[in-house]
Amino acid sequence: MRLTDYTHALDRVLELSVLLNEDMGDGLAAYGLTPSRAHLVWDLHHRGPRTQRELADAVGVSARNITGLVDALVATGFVTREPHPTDRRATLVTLTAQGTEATNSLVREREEFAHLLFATMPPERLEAFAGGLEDVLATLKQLKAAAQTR
Amino acid sequence: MRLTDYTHALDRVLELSVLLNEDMGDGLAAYGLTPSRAHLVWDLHHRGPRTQRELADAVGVSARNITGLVDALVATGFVTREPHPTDRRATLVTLTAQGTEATNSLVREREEFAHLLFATMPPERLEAFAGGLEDVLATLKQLKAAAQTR
DNA sequence: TATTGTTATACTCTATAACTATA
DNA sequence: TATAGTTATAGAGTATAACAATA
Repeated sequence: MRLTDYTHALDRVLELSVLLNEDMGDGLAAYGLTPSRAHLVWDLHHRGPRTQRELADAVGVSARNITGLVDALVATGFVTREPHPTDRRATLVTLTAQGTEATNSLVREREEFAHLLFATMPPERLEAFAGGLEDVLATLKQLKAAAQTR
Repeated sequence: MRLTDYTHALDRVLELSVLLNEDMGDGLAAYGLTPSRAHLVWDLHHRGPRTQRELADAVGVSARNITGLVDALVATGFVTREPHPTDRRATLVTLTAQGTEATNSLVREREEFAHLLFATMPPERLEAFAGGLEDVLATLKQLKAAAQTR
């Protein structure tokens, strides 16, 4: 019966993943952000102004796509395109005040959400869950690395 | 420091979610399936031939979208459209042999993947992880239900 | 020559609205 | 009148390829 236990656990993780994604998506939509655009804004918030090339690499998406995402974020007031100080080919994508405020709110909301989600669990229970989570993540990354080599 | 613990746990869950989705997507792509199309095929596998209306409700997507997804699945040989025996407005979407084979392979792969992911964990560790997972899922569903009422 | 970002083109998933054929 | 599915239209995310300006 081990096999079905494992499969059941995986199904539960996937179910959680779906529910969380829905929740995140709804939260972002309330700010007028899509998941992809939020990903960009998030990167800018943590690392400061970046060229589109850098954003493409950070987000793992084509340069063409970054053009579109930045267009949309400029149109909705989250970022601006500034000239790069030394490289005239490049543009620096920079958060506006609105973009910074939105990100700060998102950070706060994420903390509140995490609190709602975990604060009712007994500490040892959370501890055990978090530990298992680290195990699973480590195993998964190992599997991915092995698959890459193959 | 509780707050950052909670946030850290949430971040880890989200990280796991992203990695698993990548993995699933890659696996499906190997069969020529996208996540949305696989969702349809999955439903057909578990519940048998269905009308497009039923599929739309099951998958939670517009009727228009089902037309497109079924078109694509017909074109790639996973399903066929059959006349409904009693309602001439409706069509019954039915898995082909290829569709059934693909689904059986996916079921097997999912089991193998779950085994790879969890079999290296000590049983008590997995037990604790699965227990915590149930807690989190229950809390999340409760939160969603409360948000719906509001 | 190589790189940055854009335009051109195309595919997938998603939605609403209008319309056809049937209940 | 209501329902099943299609066509029409639109927007978001994704990709590759060709091209301009600049390194």
